[in-house]
Amino acid sequence: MNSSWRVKSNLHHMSECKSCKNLNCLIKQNSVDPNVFQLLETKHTLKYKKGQQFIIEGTPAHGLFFAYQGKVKVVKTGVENREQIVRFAQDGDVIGHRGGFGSSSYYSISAETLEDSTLCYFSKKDLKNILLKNSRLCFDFMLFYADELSASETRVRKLAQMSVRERVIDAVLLMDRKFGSTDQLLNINLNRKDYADYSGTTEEQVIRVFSKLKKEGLLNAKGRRIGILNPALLQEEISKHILPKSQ
Amino acid sequence: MNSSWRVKSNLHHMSECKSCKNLNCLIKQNSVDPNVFQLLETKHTLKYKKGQQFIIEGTPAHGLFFAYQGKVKVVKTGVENREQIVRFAQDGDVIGHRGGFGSSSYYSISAETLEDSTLCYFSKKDLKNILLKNSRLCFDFMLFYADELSASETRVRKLAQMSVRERVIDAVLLMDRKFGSTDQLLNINLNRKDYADYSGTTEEQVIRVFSKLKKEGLLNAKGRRIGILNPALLQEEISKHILPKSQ
DNA sequence: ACTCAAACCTGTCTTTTCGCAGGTTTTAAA
DNA sequence: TTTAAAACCTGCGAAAAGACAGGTTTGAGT
Repeated sequence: MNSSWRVKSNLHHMSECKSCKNLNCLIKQNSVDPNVFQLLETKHTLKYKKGQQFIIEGTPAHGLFFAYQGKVKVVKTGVENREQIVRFAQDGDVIGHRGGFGSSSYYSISAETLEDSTLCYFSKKDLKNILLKNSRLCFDFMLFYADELSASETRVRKLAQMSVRERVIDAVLLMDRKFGSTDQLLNINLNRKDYADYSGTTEEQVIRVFSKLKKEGLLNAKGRRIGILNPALLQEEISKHILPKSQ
Repeated sequence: MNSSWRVKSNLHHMSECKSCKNLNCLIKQNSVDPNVFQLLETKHTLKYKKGQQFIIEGTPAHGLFFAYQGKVKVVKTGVENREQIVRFAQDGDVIGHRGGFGSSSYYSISAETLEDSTLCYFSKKDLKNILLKNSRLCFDFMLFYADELSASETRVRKLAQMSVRERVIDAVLLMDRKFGSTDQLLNINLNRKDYADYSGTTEEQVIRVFSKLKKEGLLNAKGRRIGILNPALLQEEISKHILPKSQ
């Protein structure tokens, strides 16, 4: 069963949801409902080490993951050794897409941990059951996917219309929004290839943009430690692509 | 109320759903349910002429549209006079995204008819009501958005990794799949700018790719009438980007 | 059938992005 | 602390994509 250790959920794990700090988690938000509480018995908890791939694109989908604690990249496999990072997930986020449901579905993405992470897991059968019994939870899932869709379409536009430099800046600013910074250093450890795979360019281009930004005093990049020195100026540079009300 | 004529639904329109041929329509599929049947009373039917913009990005979302009959492009406004076509809709398709729900939401896209079209419309309030009462319909909506998300993420990858020529070929093949062809001519009337706005490039590039494909005997393009002469060869050319099980 | 604006097309030049090659630095494990 | 692999960096030439200018064709409305 991979090289992770898997723990069958029990009453202890049910109470984990009660004490869970991920208020943005869809399950957590609805866990007061007795029907949903019933679902929690079917939850599994899994731990993965940094760099482990726990969803593989194209394989039969058996269930849905939630990040309990950790950081994850979600990627679509591309041509040659290229891949496209479609988004990042952390505490509370859903991972696995449609993978959870449908009849004969396959995972449309791969997912890999960026650091040691703990994930919650529900089988598609259990989750479908509870969603059909609880329309509020189902509605929340629908809203979640609708919002993700909107975000993804914004990304389509940005990839099509922004220059390489702009896309890299956009990526760095996203990391700050999503994972935050401490002492002007991003709380996430990505290599240049990861930034490239997210921005839709090559490692070399990312390096070039980082170097230039460093010279301009906008970025602080010592090896893998990236720090944003002037978020306002960076934001300003890509502002023409950021429309109000649409991210 | 725009420059369209709007018709308050009545029993006649309710029966329209019964006789509607759009079997892929989410409402149609669930219209046997008495709760959903109740919703149909709140439906409006709207007719728009070719080229009319009926959803404007950034304005307050009041409801959700379904294409009853016609063709629509869904776009995200970009910088300068550029826009990004994120997808096309036709009979049975949902238009308006999350626009239908949520509390203080705004349309994240614009939508414009590509030919004279008839649309069905539901207010967000009515739709939310019925979705919370009918978990099966809600579940179907969720699946729909999950699938759209998966498709959108595939598009992210393609825009990031394909060349201009490949993206244009991909667009032409999509038109064939989505709208079909008769006598080797696509059943959709797009100008070169539209192809560019979908493929993430410029009008000139599209024209150049079309010219080249014409010389190679792969495409038939007389003005706006586009015909695919050798779908197999075109498909073959982009096949390395098309992974099994993930579109 | 006529007219004119919109759409289409092509050549040329500029800019951007990429790929490769070969180096240096960082990092993590022994 | 040593060491080796991974990651990072830079220069250079090639290729791809884009911008602009000006000409031709198409097609919708009269």
